[in-house]
Amino acid sequence: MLISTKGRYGLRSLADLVFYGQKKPVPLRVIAERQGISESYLEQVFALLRKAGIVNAIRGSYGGYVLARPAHQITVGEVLKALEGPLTLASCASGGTTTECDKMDTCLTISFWQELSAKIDEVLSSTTLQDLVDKVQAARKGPDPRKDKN
Amino acid sequence: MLISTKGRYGLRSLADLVFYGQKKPVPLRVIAERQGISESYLEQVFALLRKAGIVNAIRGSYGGYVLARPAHQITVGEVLKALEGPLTLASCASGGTTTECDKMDTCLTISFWQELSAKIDEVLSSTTLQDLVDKVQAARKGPDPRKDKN
DNA sequence: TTCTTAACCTAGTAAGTTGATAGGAAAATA
DNA sequence: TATTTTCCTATCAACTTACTAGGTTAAGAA
Repeated sequence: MLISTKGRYGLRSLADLVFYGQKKPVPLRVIAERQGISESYLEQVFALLRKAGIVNAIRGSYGGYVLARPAHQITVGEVLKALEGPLTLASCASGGTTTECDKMDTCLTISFWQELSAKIDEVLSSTTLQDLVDKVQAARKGPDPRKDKN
Repeated sequence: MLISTKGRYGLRSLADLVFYGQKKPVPLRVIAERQGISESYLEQVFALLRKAGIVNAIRGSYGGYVLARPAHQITVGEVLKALEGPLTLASCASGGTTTECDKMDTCLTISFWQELSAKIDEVLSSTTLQDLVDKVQAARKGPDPRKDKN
């Protein structure tokens, strides 16, 4: 499993926030229950999301979490980076950039890792939380009558 | 780091085998030294590669390892799968296929993980060991005089 | 003011993974 | 027989993961 529960829970919880949430703050208890995730573990996940400026927290009763920006301005890449750290494949190929390594000229795999990193980055930075929810809502309106090729 | 040293060392060692190797078996000691990797650790890596049918081993003096098939028939995906196990992102989205989960219908992230898995698979299964080496050898012949846009 | 809600913070922890090292057995060649 | 090299197993320290526990702080409600 390349992505840990931190990243998966976090992404699912944010999508949940977009899908079920209104403008009102949603307490973690609700999200945790709905998604079947330990509440206190989720607290730690949301602490990271808050520090990354992805959600805002409102304390006290009727408090909870809200997105810090509209859902279509928050990319999946941003979320995963906040929760999983930089998603590098090899130390010399981190998200499109090249870090120096003492074997650059003899390394036979650098360009492969770079190419793959770039492809992954492309998907991560072009998908927003809104996209995730839109896809589910489209599917909910009844399956497309055309041949299911996805 | 999404890929552990097992996968990275293994891929580099196989590329080394293609790049420097002739038809003659190459002992691990040579690869380990050339790539700066612990030899006994590399033994464990090659044990996995052998079990996966990627390399053949020849014991005794003048022994070593050779590729079990031509380099252009061995994909990077095959190698990484042998060393890292299945490269699933989430349990429900493993390499293009969909595993059942008890929240399929309410899960907001499945299709994203599937899309990403598919993109990764595309790169992994279309890149061979020969491709890795070709790219380095092309670069060795002097950089392309055209604008460097890669 | 007091109660309740919910974020916030820190520490601990069992289980698993990682990246090795060590020591030897078996096979093939010289 | 001696050497080379694969093969196999066990061990290990350090780290990560996925939690749980227990308490503090802030904000609204009674």
